Amino acid sequence: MTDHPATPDVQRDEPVGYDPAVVERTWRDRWQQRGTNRAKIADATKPYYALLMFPYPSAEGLHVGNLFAFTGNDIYARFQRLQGFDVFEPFGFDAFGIHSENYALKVGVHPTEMIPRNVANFTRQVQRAGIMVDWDRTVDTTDPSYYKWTQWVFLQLYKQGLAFKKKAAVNWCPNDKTVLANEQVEGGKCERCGAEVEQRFLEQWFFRITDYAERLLNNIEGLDWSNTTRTAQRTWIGKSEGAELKFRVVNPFEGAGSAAVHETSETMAVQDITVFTTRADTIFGATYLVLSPEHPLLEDITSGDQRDAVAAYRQQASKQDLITRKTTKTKTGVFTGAYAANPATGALIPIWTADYVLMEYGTGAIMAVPGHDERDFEFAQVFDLPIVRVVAGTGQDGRTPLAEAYTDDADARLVNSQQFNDRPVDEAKRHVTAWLESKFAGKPVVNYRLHDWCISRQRYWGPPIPIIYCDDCGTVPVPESQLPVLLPNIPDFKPDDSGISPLARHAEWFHVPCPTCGKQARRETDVSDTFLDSGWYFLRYPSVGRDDVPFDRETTKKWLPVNSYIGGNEHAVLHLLYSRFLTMVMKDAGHLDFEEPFTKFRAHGMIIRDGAKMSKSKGNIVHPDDYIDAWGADTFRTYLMFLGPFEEGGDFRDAGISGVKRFLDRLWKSVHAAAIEGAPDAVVMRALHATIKKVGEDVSKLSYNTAVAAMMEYMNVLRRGERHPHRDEVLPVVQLVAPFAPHIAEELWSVLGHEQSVFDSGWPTFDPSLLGGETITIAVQIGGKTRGTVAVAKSATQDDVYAAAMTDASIAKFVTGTPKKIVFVPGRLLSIVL
RNA sequence: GCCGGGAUGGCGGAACUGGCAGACGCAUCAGACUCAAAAUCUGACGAGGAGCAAUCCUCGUGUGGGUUCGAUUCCCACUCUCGGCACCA
Repeated sequence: MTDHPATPDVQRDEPVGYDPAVVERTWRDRWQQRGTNRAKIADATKPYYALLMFPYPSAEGLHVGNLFAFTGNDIYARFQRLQGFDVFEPFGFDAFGIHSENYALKVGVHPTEMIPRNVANFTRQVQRAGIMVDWDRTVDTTDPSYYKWTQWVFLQLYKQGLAFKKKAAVNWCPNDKTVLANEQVEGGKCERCGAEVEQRFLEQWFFRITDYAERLLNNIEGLDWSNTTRTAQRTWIGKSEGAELKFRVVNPFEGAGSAAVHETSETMAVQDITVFTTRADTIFGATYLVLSPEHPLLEDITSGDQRDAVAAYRQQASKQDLITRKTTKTKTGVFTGAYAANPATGALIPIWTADYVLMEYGTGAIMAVPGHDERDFEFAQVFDLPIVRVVAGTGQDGRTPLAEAYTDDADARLVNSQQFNDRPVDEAKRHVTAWLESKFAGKPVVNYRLHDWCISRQRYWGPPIPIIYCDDCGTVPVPESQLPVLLPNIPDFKPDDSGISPLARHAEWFHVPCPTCGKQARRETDVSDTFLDSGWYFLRYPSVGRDDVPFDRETTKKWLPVNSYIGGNEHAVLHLLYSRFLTMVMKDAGHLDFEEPFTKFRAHGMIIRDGAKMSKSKGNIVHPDDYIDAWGADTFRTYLMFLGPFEEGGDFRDAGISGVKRFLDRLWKSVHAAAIEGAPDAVVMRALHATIKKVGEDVSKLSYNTAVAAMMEYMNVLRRGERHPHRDEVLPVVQLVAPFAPHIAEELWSVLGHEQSVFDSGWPTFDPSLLGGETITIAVQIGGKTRGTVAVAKSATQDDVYAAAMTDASIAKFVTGTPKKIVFVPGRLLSIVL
């Protein structure tokens, strides 16, 4: 390979050597000088917003999975540009968060030093990969000019009553003396030190996303998103329709005269326990109640002799970390000594407490129907509680014994349920609920699995929550004019055992005059969740540079909602849901005209290595720099896309990369050797038009691997028999390949005599009349087996094809009698049934 | 446990709406060029069998059934695998 720069001479027969390093450097510089990649934010006539999930800039730099995603988005964006759109493909950095902070702690470098370094390195790598980024409009979540507006977003929610404070459990590592995210807990132990994790209750800020549950759920249907992502969102929201039922707490020994009992009944007012159930129909089988150990009524109802046992159990439950509690299925629990009346039967049933009932779902209390719920059945067996059958399937009746919980509800009818006997389950649910409602003992209720979004982090590396606490004025939001609340640059950012943020140790920052009364007050010392940073960044991109507003009204109207969003499936639930929620809130506050931010979303697959996720500890990380050094960015990009379906990802191996390089080499040679004189070959032109059609269709549906294959196939036709291609036969291929291999495409486009960028040249069109020839090949099946093909005219009828088939001895010999039936699929096949 | 994907040559993968399975690429083998090698170009390449040969036959898309003139594609029952959720009442 020659090392001199490409100064092509179209007249020469000798192809000039293709040196990717030179070509790519040349065009990187030229794009920069000419502003080729700058988006026409203000005067676009056909705006197209091609968004990519912005990455976390890790210290290791870009990994091959990042590049796979970026390239896939870049191809789509460049394709849209070739289609004539004014494309905006921005890039940014999600640089706040626990991930960065932990890494900084580990290597002993302050995040304010580390992050800019990582950002610079990422930027270099992304530029080198030839991504069509408008570098004038980047976002860095750790930049005060960005997080000023993240804090503003918080204030908008606060204003609307959607931000509130409450106590909530967090994972606490007693050794590291820090709050842990759920992902940092492995099997009940701290992932770093291995200590047993406990739960602690802290006052935290929440966003009322549950108010939007129904809207978030209903809108899913209208989104152009892949089904898996939509299903994941629906599951996460987890709507379930059921009923809340009331059970009156009753003291069975009331009036028995014992002093102890008398004392209890005096302190105990009339109380109801409300439970949530999706199976109101089974109420006749409810043989006990269970309260979560955190249930507020638990202490009130517990009888004197059970107090110690219940207290001990609550203590034990609180010691457990949040994860283990939910994953250990062994049933434990304690009797409270209290009883409640079943509103359907009037029977007194015992009230227990057990950790299999979670305070955060429903009402924190359940009616247990061991006959028809697996968990209740298990619990009833452990503690020897009565099990009653109230539902029977086909061939069963009220006396059929229960060896396990019977949970089928499709072909089942009620039994042992008085006036509701023999009703199908579905119908009974409604009737029983209505009946209980008439007795003031219940009502239909919808419940969601979705919880309010806890945004407090007792950490350093995030935007401070813009709230001030004043002894006189209470909770005071920081006035918008005083934003941003700057994150102070403190050296000791390690969390300690106080359970509060490191910021609390800095009095000079922590003490602040109250914005309302001016007296000394205290800042909120928690920072906000990284998901808040990333929950609105797509609104910022087009308005980057504006310091007076988070997003400009007119600009936003022009560019949003996002036309196409590409990102990883790991964010299919939380990030997308939070972004949707914040967009809805902004719309309700009058800041936006739309409520769904991402019209179209597609998740790319994950690139793994040797069947495992790439990680430093496994030593299987692929560094794109090495491959770009060896093969060039164009080859590497195209190779990544050729590896397999973009939406599936796959195992990275470099075995086939030489094939892609050969393809680009051949394209290079063909363009340089292309003849201007004479006419293009008709057969080749037919193949060309078919290729233009296929590549366009494939790229639109992100089927990049087959698009590359189609272009390779065409190159084989073009060069068959070492023929010299005509200029008209290769010119459109340069445009087709441009989204995949932008540098070489620009170079070849200029070799072909063009001044402007290939990306402003438009997408080639195909002539449908050229797609097929006059003759077509039709397969002939006899007795269901393919026995050969015949070449016939395009317009051939069944009889023509049959006649043609019979003239071919190798086919005709299989026709041993009179055909019983003949199936003819025009243009495809003829099937003769004997 | 529940909800989704997926399984096709030595390997990655392709196949429209049920219509010639294995496109494209890698690897391998053979040939051309070369003193030689690399690069490049040409050809072969699912398995088994028949034939001197051109060629022909049988089997073949995870397993077992089914629908159909015809199934990688649709239906039923499984196996394995990847991902998500998971004591959610």
